[in-house]
Amino acid sequence: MPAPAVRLSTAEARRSIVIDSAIQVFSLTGYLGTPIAAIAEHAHISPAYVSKLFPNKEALFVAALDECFERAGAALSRGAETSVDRSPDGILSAMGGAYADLIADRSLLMLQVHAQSAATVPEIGAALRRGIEAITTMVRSSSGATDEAVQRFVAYGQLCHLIVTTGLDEVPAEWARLLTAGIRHP
Amino acid sequence: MPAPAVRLSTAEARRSIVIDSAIQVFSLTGYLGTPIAAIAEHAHISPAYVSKLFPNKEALFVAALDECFERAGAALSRGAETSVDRSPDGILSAMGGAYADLIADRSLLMLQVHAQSAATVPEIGAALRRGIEAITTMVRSSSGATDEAVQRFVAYGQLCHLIVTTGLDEVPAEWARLLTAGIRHP
DNA sequence: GAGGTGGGTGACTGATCACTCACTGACTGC
DNA sequence: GCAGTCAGTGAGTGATCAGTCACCCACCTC
Repeated sequence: MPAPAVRLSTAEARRSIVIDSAIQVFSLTGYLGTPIAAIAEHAHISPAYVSKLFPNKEALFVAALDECFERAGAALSRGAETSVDRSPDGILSAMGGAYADLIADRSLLMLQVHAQSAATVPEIGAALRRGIEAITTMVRSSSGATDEAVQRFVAYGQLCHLIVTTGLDEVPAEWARLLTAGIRHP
Repeated sequence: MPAPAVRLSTAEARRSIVIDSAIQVFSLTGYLGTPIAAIAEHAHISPAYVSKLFPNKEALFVAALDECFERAGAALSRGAETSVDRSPDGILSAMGGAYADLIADRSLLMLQVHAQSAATVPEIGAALRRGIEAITTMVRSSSGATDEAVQRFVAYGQLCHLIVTTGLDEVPAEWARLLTAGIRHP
């Protein structure tokens, strides 16, 4: 195989490329369902080098999950800042819109679902709690909404996860429309 | 190994025993994370016989998931029937209580989360949609509540899933209490 | 241009697991 | 009491996969 004489990058740059690939591939096939080789292929490097960049598969998944929450938090924060309506409900609504835009490609959201399923792996469960904590406290402080409103915001976010994982937005039946009504999704 | 001279059962009876075991074991370790052998051990039969009773692992998981929705539907239905307050909100509340009792052991709920993660397997996705359809239509017709109220009921149910999968009910921090406030869980 | 550093890989290994198959032994109808 | 049926199993098999190790070569420094 003739190596295409690609310039070598730094390990740090490779790491973030691999994390990007990990988000995309893990989100499609889940933690146990994706071989390291699939992520390596997506990142155009060898599986051996992925194993060199991350101590094990678990650490790679956690890194991807952390990055996923990082991006979600940034999007929500941006939504809150650019909201025209400065009332708590207005800000919450703007955050919801920003979140909807962010998860248009569904991978951030799917990764969270897969993380829930793999939460019995201690490190993954801990990363998940970290991420939810960051989102929750951020939503509360940025919006100034009541605890009940923040809880509702998160609850409808979870409903959104259900809709996307089951593809309910493409089911034309009445019961499906009942569940998807008013939920912003791509 | 001296066979303990156990009376043979019918394949039909074995099947439902295995489905019981499958619910319990799959709910702990997920679809890809549980070997058939673990379910067989729980059911006190050989892995080979599990493979004889079900065409493949996927079919076994789907059978467990169907049973899980069956039980959830029955519990909700019972809750609706025995509600003292006959207003839609009262019935919804009674259903919520019945559901909370049912999922005290968490396996039905966890299985649903694992199913969401494995929903890209066509048969599993289909079973999940079937189950959600049954629950949704049942909740709507039994309670007589508005579409918005039913949607809210499902959304907070999903929040409950998040709480249980991440063990948020045992996190003493303020952000965690914000999310768990008022949610009935065991 | 010699030598060192570090990005990157091929080839392997040991373990796990879904599924199969040939078989045993318990029950049943005659 | 014999023949057929069906519950149930042990011992495989082939495939997949996480992680390792010895190694190669691009680039930098002096």
